[in-house]
Amino acid sequence: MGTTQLETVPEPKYWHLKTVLSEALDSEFSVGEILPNERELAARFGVARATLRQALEQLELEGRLQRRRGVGTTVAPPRVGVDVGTEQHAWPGAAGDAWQPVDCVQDVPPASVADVLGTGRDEPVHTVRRSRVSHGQPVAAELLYIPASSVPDLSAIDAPSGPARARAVLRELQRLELDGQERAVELGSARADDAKELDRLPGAPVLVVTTRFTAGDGIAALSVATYRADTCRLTFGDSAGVEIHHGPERQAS
Amino acid sequence: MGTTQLETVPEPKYWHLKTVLSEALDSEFSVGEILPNERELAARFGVARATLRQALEQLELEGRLQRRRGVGTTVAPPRVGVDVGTEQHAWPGAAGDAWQPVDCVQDVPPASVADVLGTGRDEPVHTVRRSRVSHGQPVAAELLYIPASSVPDLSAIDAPSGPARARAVLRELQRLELDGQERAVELGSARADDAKELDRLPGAPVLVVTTRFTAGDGIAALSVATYRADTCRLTFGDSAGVEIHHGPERQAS
DNA sequence: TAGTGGTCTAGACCACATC
DNA sequence: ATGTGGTCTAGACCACTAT
Repeated sequence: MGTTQLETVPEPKYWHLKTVLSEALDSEFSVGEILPNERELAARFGVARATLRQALEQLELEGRLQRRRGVGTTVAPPRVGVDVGTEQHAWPGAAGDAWQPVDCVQDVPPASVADVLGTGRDEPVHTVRRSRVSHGQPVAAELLYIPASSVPDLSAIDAPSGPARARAVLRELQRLELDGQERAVELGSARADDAKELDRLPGAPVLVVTTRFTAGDGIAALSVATYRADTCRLTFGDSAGVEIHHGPERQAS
Repeated sequence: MGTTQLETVPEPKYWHLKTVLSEALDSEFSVGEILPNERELAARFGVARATLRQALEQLELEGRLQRRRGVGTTVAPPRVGVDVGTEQHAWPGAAGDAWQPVDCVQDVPPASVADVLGTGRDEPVHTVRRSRVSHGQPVAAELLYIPASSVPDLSAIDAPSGPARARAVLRELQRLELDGQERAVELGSARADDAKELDRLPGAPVLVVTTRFTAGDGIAALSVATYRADTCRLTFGDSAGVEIHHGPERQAS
């Protein structure tokens, strides 16, 4: 017959569910409001719980929902813009940066890090842990790898670890002349330690921002920062306040 | 009793599985190699298929695996660095940019886009579709929204749509003086049309790069580009060639 | 047509937060 | 103790690719 092939595309249930839920979030729910629990939602839509969860997972990935074990599923606020500026010509730890030193140890880094730094795979480097908070919520966890050669004069510091040592190492780093920095962003999943710091479960999606700080002949420091992908929008430049969002958004009363 | 709380943390099976598989990928598989199918892998590890899939999903998210329906699961090559440069002081469509015009129509944009552009929610704008290819693979799909006021002199173009019109609109855009651009990166899931262009299933994780091009008093154009999150590492500056990776990597024979 | 990954079901139990 | 989301199972069927 001459009929044109009609839409033989059976849209997956979870995909359709996601659309329906998304529209409901725009029109019937406010930020912070708690949704019915998964068992009830599944029953209400006439699907298995696993199918419902597939839709919720996507909505959480898109930053529309927030799920917490033992608590429930809530409507997430719009993603917060986090500046990861393009050309702050400053070392990590410079006055006014957004990070807070947590700890510092001397340790052998992962092989991939050692390769980038150009240090030996068995050579320990200063490893500084920092965390970044925005609007009262932890948004990122960072590991900063600094070869011993970048901060040669650490004789005055006796603390073997802790935030005090972290601050001392960062202070020493400022003495070097910074040539430039190169950034890359990719998707990853949170390691157990980062997940804990970000108040998420291990494996949660994160945006991994890798920054190589160059000075003189090589890499003087390497930062690997993991941002919560569900709550963060990384901004470059001064567009931190802008909102690219989906629809109406009200505030819970 | 005085015993210290011993590790009562039962690691989820899929998490452990992921670790085991990840190590196997490093040591026993080459890039491009096909893994045993899911049913066999599940049987081999003594878990349900759904559990195995949870591990595979994470590994795919991290860019370690590539799964294609009807074909199988293969070991993915390292992510390709894609430059989304910080300060190309040029309009989209300028000579030598990485994008290829696909189509152009005049259409009413999503409300969120209209709000950013400052156009009315019912006002149609030029909507240019472009695609970006790297190493023979499609890596990104873009929608470029250009208010009619940004390209006033389109009288010479009679084609109502198609790549020819796209090129014409972009050419007109070059006449404006570009003041600056502001970028943001966030996680999203591919819409059906983008998914098709990226050769993925709808809902696949993507990195959404939003760029506002400013000229004079306001936003002269808005680009929303979706990059495959599994295969791409977005680079800023000249670090496109660098590899931050996990372990040994061999080539399939 | 055979084999792959993708979707879906109807259960069960577990870890966690809260009361 | 209760209720939430997180994990896991053992099936079934579907959509797609290749032969």
